[in-house]
Amino acid sequence: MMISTKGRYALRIMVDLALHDGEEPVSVREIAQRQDISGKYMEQIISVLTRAGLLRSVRGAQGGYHLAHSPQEITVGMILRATEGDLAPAECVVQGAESCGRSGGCPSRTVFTKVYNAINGVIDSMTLLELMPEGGMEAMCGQTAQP
Amino acid sequence: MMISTKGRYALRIMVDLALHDGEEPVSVREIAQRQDISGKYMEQIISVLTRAGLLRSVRGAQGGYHLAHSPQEITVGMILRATEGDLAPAECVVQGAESCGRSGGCPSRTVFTKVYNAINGVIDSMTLLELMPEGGMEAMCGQTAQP
DNA sequence: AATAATTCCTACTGAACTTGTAGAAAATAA
DNA sequence: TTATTTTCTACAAGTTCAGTAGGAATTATT
Repeated sequence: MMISTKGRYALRIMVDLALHDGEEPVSVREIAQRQDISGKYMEQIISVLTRAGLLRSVRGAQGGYHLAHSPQEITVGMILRATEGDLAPAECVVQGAESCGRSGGCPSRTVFTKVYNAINGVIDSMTLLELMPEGGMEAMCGQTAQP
Repeated sequence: MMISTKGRYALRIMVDLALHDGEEPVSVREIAQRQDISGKYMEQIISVLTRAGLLRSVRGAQGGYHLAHSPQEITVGMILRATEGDLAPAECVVQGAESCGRSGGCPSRTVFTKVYNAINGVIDSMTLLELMPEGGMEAMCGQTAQP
């Protein structure tokens, strides 16, 4: 019941890029150094974010990535859903009744649906803009993988 | 980001036992048959619930389990926390600031804390009583493991 | 006293997921 | 042409999940 490093890294990557919004495209190497994340691993996460339409890439030398939309248009929900998949506590919530034996009376389903709605309410109402620290990157948390 | 079968089974087990509250102790075999869950696996889950003080056991022949408290005293949070551990989306939320580099300014932490509080708000406000179907066990959902 | 039913405890296992490494092809600025 | 950069794919060690398995301890029943 945890958000994996994939999703946590994705948030940090997006915040990093938000802080360099409007500038030259930022390379994987730069972000990896600033955030102290394995560059090769980051590459894969960034590629997911790009395919999800949250980032735009510039190929070739001096290339890199930048946000596809402004920070206030990108929600935490978009980022986490792209990397983690739907944040549903159980299959039956997102798949609907047919994955369940009896839809109406399932007691667990009501719990899971409530949890699901609560989570989505939070992550869909927060944008990247709200996550950006005023003081720049120095104020950002470590958030490296647990040993 | 899913609640595992352990937690989902635990909910079903507790509801099953709630529906037989006040009767003779119910054996693992009975519950396993009714819920179509591997008896041996259920044994382990029940043992966790017992050690957590949610169930009381009666050993020996004709023994079994019954609720340690009335259904309205047992919350969904107690059950899920016993089986799944704390439902925190990231370490830093439950461990506090020291697991994080810079506590105050961490942008992800504010997200995770909000998600954490939202989840706990739901599961701590629902009791086992609310999960009990009126129509008895027939109305219960399958909720078996996904293939 | 013997037996059957039951909880209790511990170890093992295959499959999937997580968290990366690694290498090479394609694109592009200098 | 070369160095830089994205893009794609495969592999791998470690951990977690979802059970299986077997036997010891306890107790009601006969």
